[in-house]
Amino acid sequence: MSKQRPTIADVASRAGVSKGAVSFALNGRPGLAQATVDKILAAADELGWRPSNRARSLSVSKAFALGLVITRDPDVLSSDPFFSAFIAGVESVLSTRGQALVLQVVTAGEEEEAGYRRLAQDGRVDGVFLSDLRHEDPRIDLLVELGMPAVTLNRPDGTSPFPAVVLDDRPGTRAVVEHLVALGHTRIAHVAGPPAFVHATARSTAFVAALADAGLQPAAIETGDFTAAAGIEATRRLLALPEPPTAIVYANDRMAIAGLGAAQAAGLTVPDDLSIAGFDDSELAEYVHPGLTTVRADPFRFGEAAAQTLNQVVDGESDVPDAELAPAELVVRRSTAAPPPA
Amino acid sequence: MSKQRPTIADVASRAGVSKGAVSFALNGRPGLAQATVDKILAAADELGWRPSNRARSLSVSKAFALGLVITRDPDVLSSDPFFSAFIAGVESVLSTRGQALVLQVVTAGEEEEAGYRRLAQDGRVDGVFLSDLRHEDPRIDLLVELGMPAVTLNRPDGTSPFPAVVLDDRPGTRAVVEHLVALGHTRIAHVAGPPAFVHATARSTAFVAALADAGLQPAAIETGDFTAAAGIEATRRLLALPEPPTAIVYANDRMAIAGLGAAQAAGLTVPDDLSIAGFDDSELAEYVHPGLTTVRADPFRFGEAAAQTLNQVVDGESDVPDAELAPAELVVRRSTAAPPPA
DNA sequence: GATGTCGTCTAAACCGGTTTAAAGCGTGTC
DNA sequence: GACACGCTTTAAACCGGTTTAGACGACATC
Repeated sequence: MSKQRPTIADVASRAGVSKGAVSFALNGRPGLAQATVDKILAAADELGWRPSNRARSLSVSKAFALGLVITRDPDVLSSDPFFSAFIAGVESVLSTRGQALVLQVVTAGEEEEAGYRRLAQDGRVDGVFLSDLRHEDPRIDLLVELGMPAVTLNRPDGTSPFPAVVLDDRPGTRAVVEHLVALGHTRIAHVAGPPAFVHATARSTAFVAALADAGLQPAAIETGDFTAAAGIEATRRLLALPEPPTAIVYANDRMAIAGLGAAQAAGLTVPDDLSIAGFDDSELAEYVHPGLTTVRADPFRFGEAAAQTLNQVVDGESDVPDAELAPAELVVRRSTAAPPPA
Repeated sequence: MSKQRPTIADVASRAGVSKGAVSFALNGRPGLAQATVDKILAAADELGWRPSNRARSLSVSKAFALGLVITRDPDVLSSDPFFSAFIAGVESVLSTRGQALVLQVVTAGEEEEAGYRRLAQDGRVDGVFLSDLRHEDPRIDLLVELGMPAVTLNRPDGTSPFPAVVLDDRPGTRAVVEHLVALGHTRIAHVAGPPAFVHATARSTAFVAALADAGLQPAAIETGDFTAAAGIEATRRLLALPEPPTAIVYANDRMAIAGLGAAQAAGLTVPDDLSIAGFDDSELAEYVHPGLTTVRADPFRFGEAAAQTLNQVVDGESDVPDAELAPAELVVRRSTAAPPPA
């Protein structure tokens, strides 16, 4: 009994045909008599033949894999909770197509570009997901230069040859603001993400716009970098204002949960003295005390849609349309309530 | 100007030698005159030649990639905070060797085995990391059957042909207990992880042993599944005991932070009424209120060591020794203090 | 009967490397 | 001058698929 796995040549000799015929049959190409096709498929089946990725990769010049580059700033793995589920969604698509997901973690800066270059030059992947989009994102031109197919997670601000998978953050942000306004808040502050990121500014402009629609102005806007440490700092600054806000809307849950801790450490009771809202609906949001009012997206679906869209591009379809997902929705928990009486 | 990247044949013709000679030179194999080697390397350099992974994969039957299968129970991505840094550590090694990391997310159960099978049969990877080791872990035999090299993250309980990368949790757990005992606690409870996991039971037996050394018995032991929801549930049960504990040691930070919320929701003040300790030193641990006393490991180093060790196995070295990392150490924050006066 | 056409199938080249058997060559020995 | 020997190099096979040019036979057409 041969331990080696059967090759296409084994199938050919068992079916009594040539290698070429086998290849045709297995790829469902026309030009073979039906009887021959059946015979070949039967032989392949009996032998338990499975295609060799490596050989296929070489001859068709494809990797049968997609790539995700994660930029790891000193200690931030992007928006953590997001990625776990996103990757699971991607995987759910790839596994049905025999593709693999290649992950690359790079530190921010120079190395980032090198990361994409490596992925491309090594021919590891057929396309990449572009996450944490930045304004005037240099990676778009880089990928064009490298001839690497891609999809952007959310819509870039400049022109882009790649389809975008978009999950509109704005309705969720708007809903948070409306919720707070309805509770009676008038001094609402925002802790934004780094302005370099498209989704960070999208959330903060939506915040400002929603407030304006209610005839209000932001009590203050602080900027953080999505880390817990930044959430603490920003919160302290807000609470130290002469007229501190009665509600704070954070651009992500991590900063919000840290902000919650900072407010409590400052002796405030949430939500009685201060309302707090996050964004992401990460696992802990539900379980901290008080439960965090936040905005829930569906990262798994996001991953699915991104993988499907990227594969369309990789498969050479032209004019692949953007994929739109259901917008993020408000989840009201205990961290928001009416403002304290003046 | 040819857009195609140069192949080994281009290098050969430019250097005026045969393909074989080029291959020898590039791989630093003996049997070529030094002058020839220099000539070839110069030619390769001028042409900007880079080896084709695909061709190399086919001819040497290696994937030049390592794999990580993450089992995703309904909603738990293993011990989240751990993986981000672990992967970064792995990557730091792989990037220097031109290897890639293939990630596969599977749902628990049947699909898990299929995940490893796919990785092996598709020839995607040369070895895998075995994480979240379970007692009598069936994956060890599976990998042996598949002939797939591996390293286990921490030591399995049965015999294993694979080297282990170990980061001893016990000293950290012991330190937590000693810390609480020194503060004066005598009724200390534990929220353990699922007993199926080796590291979960390692932590709980270390907990019991450390207590015993102090002449104490556990006030109670609850079992959770590492999720925040489980942390809440276990905490509620502990607080509902006729004689509730004055301190709770959790098997991970996620359960601890959720437990902290539960205790606060129950009207307790931490640490005055109840001390709480976690395990992992995840980012949020420092920033919740009060800051969480916990145990810090170094997942980045863990990833590095795991990658190095796995590569030794993949490279065919025999008797690769286990890699031992510095044990996890206690980080004392505000969530632990002397017990309330009886 | 010669020619053309269609449908089916094969042989061989190709993807870009690695590896093996053997050839070429200069030198030393007798 | 013939021979063996070691060092260097090459030609060709190989990894396992895909793809192209063309062979072959059956059949229709004139």
